[in-house]
Amino acid sequence: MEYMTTAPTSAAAPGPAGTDEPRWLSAEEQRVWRSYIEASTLLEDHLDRQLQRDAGMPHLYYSLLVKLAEAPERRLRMTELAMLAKITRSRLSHAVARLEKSGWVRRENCPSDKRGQFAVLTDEGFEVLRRNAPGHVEAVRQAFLDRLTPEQQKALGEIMEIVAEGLQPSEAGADLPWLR
Amino acid sequence: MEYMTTAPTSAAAPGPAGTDEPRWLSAEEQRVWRSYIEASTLLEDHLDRQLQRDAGMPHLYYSLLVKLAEAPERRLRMTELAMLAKITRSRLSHAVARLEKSGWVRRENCPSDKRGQFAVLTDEGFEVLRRNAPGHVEAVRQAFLDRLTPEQQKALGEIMEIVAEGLQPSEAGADLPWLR
DNA sequence: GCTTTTTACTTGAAACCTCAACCTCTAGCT
DNA sequence: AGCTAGAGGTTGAGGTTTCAAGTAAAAAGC
Repeated sequence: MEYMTTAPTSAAAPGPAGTDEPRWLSAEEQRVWRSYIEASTLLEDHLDRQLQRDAGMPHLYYSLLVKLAEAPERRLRMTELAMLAKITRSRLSHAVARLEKSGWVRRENCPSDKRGQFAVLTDEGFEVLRRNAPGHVEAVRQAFLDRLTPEQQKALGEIMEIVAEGLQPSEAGADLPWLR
Repeated sequence: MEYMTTAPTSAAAPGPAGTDEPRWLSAEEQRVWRSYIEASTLLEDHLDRQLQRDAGMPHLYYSLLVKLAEAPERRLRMTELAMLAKITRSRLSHAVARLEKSGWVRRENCPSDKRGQFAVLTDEGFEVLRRNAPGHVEAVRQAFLDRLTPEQQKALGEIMEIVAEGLQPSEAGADLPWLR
């Protein structure tokens, strides 16, 4: 049905043929995968629109500002920010360039490593966050959290943690020199 | 912690102040929301890369081909395809233009409605699908399904269905004239 | 029948993302 | 010290997405 996760033709019988037949998805597996993709598409779109309309930036950019706001001194090394946000350095570079143009972030050189750059949240950036946080939480609640029971929330959290774990660039994790 | 779903400053006490204080997320709610965003970001990226590398197109485009492959006659009206894929018509228009350029889809006029267009999967398009389906299922399994227990899969399916339901453009649903 | 409103779809520009190539600096050799 | 491999970050080109605006045909009003 979905995502060509079942045999392209309706040929292949379940039993493994001589050639090692791919492990196509069962009907239930497909249902799960399909709902996941649909919901995540819709949700991302929804929040992007909410924030674009209210705060003038896409969801990812907003989340970058948030991470800066939470960091000590409201500043983070580019690479660390990229890792926290789960995006590539390149994407972050472009994003910060835009946020800088909007006046919400400023770059600063790292004194201890001349290659390094800090992304620093400006006061203006913080203001944007303060103004939009209430609306955004409300959006997240009404589209997502408030629709789930506490048990469902708990289950989902565990599930997504497992998935994330499997996809991290292995990240031995401990070694982030900048964190003292 | 995440997504400015908690008070911007560490001010606000839990009790509702005189002005109706936003319902900030609790620690557990934040954990859930954060893992969801992280995992979904990583997963989307992962599959986009897998398909871009192997099939020469992003995940969404692949899924469009799949939906066409599953449709009767391997053809679908633009609007219906857009609804199935949960994307805007505009996005679909651009996407189909590209897929057409690659030779995987062809457009055809709808005889009964001169405004209408069909997107039709070409044989070439079907071939691409056949070649790449096994690799893609495997990717979906190893990044996602195979990491979850059957109970987790079931729970996730239910959860995502709830979320999706809340975000659909209400879609009374029954009325799709083209479906006879 | 004729106007008005909707529906179906496309378009172009601007924003965004990806990928590979690049530069600079650090750290680890020797 | 000098050399090299790798880390930190940016860049530009090309592909993708969004948003607002546009065309054309169908449906609904009158």
